[in-house]
Amino acid sequence: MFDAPDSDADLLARAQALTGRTLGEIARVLDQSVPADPLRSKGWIGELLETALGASAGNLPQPDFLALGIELKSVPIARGRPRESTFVCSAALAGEGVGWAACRVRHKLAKVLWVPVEAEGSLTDRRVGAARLWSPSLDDEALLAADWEELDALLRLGQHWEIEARRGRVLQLRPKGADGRATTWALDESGEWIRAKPLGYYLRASFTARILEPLQ
DNA sequence: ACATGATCATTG
DNA sequence: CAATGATCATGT
Repeated sequence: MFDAPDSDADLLARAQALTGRTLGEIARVLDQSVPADPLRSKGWIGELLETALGASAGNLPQPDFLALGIELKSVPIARGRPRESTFVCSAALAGEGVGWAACRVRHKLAKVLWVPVEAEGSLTDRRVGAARLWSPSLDDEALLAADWEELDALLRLGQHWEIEARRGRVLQLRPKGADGRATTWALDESGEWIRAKPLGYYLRASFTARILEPLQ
């Protein structure tokens, strides 16, 4: 649709141009129609923003802005706070065992453009807020690393069934499947390969609220 | 099945 | 009403 942004500043300028616009306005410029059924259009806002900002990755396992190493995340905002957690990536149910420094969560979160979007009202009338380019602070990184190491250790021990969303202060594991029948490979406690429900890493809404707070 | 994009629906 | 567990769409 559009060329990829050629610098952080270029990307930020494009994002700023969207600030205050409604999704209906953006869709019209892109010659797209706004979905009639929000229930069946869960990823539409993120995809619209990708197109509007010149993201390139599509659904390939790459950063949205490959040349800049930047990931795009839209955040639904209600009453001034993120209403939902943020999906990061799927979890290997046998664990990665590579350490925080080399894990997929850290790579995903190295540099993120957060774009707040109103979470209430009709899709057409929701407004885009001021975007923010973020990388984890040392404190953020320490919290994320501690949670990830704990969760990955449990996965490697074959204790994935004990993992509930309550674990993790800022990073959690939750179901991530097409439906209740989806399965993936996992280890059990005796180290045997079994099928289990897929899980994904998510950032808690309380964490994204804190990292977006400097927006105020 | 798993990557991309997330929000929905039920529970406590 | 927030948090947890479940689900929806699309492309490879």
